[in-house]
Amino acid sequence: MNKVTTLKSATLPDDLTQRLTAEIIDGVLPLGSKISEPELAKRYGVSRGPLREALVKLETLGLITRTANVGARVVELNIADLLDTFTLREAMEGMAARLAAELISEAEIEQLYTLLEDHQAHLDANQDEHYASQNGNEDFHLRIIHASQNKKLIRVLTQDLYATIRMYRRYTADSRPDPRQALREHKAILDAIANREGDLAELLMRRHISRAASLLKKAMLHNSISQGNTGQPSQ
Amino acid sequence: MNKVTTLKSATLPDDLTQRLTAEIIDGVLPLGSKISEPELAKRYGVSRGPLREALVKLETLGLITRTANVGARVVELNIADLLDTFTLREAMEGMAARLAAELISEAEIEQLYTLLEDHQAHLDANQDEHYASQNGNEDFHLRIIHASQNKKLIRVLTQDLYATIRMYRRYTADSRPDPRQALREHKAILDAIANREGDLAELLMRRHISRAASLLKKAMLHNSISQGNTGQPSQ
DNA sequence: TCAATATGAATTGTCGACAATTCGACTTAG
DNA sequence: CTAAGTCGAATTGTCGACAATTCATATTGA
Repeated sequence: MNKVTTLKSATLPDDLTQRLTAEIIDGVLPLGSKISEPELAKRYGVSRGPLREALVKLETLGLITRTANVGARVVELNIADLLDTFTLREAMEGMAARLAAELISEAEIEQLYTLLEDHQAHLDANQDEHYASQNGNEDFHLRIIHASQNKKLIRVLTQDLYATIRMYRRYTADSRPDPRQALREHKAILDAIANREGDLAELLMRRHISRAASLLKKAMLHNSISQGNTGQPSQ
Repeated sequence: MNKVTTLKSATLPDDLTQRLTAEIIDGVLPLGSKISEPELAKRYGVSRGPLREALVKLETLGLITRTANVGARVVELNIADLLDTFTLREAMEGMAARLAAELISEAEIEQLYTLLEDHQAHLDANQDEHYASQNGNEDFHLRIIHASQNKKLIRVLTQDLYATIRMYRRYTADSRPDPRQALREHKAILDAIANREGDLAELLMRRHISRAASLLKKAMLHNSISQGNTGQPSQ
């Protein structure tokens, strides 16, 4: 309701896309809630033109759905969609791991080992566990993805899929794999990459993601999440 | 330059997205050419608002690039991008074939066999070879993709990747696999799916696409295509 | 009481105009 | 003659207003 602080840069549609993405991921805009163009425009202090361009982008990111003459809505929480996303991730990140095994530099390999050591240290100290297991996990995956050097793959994964995953993350905090187990799997994947074993790297990455998906599925089946109950009213 | 016939339906940005996509694929808007908003708006008889929304969408489809305060341009022909796309296709359609092997119905399997028989007949009669080898090929792939029942995968493949592939197709007419060989590979893939052998289906699909990519790569290295020479002036 | 319809407020779709920025042509100094 | 700078036309970015559609309310008739 409050007008948001007006800062940042570039062009308005870009800013709005970033802000709105963040608001959806952070739950400021509750899942399933209607998006009112006049209200949002007033809140951000912009006209509806740039806002609508941002909405088009959000739609392609899979964060909102739009219906002609009816309007936009934040997507509903939906277990099938999330599992579909993980299946797609499995295929794409598996390929990323394979390509990384061929293309990554020795320096990058060193950096990745250091990353995992840091992660391990965080876990051993039992400090900042959430940060280590969340951002650390995503850091590792993103580096592998970029090491693939495949621009199309990078774009789809980092923009489309990860936006969706981060959005769901708030609602799946309980049903994630053991961070120590995840770290062991990361280490195995990195070993395969360092040894330039593309086949193995792909296989391990796919198992790693598939395992997380299974866990998520099992946990969600016992939750209200599949009924779209997010604990927040949809306005 | 001429104003285009004004028909169709739904909402203007949707129409414009479709039309512009077609114009880029068909080469009406040459690769690398600048897109003038005032000119296009006048040609389609719309204002710049809906047109800009369509441009945002085309950007996410990878058909144009936009720079703030500078404008939009049809993407350049670029061999690395096309090979990246094929690599991504390999991962995604491989997964689609695996999922299809699990989920496809017997009726759909029958339809696919019929499709391949039709394709075979076209080739034997040596009639309409181009149609058979092009649309027939795409038909087969699209059916497998849809049989995966994975909405995210379907969306990325049919919208993002295939738009790119169709765009490049005009410029790669000479460097495509032998249609009879392709048909044999399709048949093997379908057999695997019909036998519910997901592993094999994925493997064969990946080889099938990888083979096409290799051919493309070899052919393009001998062409001016890698230098961005499209035979058309840029604007 | 309920169903169907009519009405009007609110929202989305579209437009034309103004502001800000870019880019090319021309001028000018060295 | 070249390079830098200046100026202006054209293009992109943004805005506010109007048109078209939807949705909720209320009204009417059975």
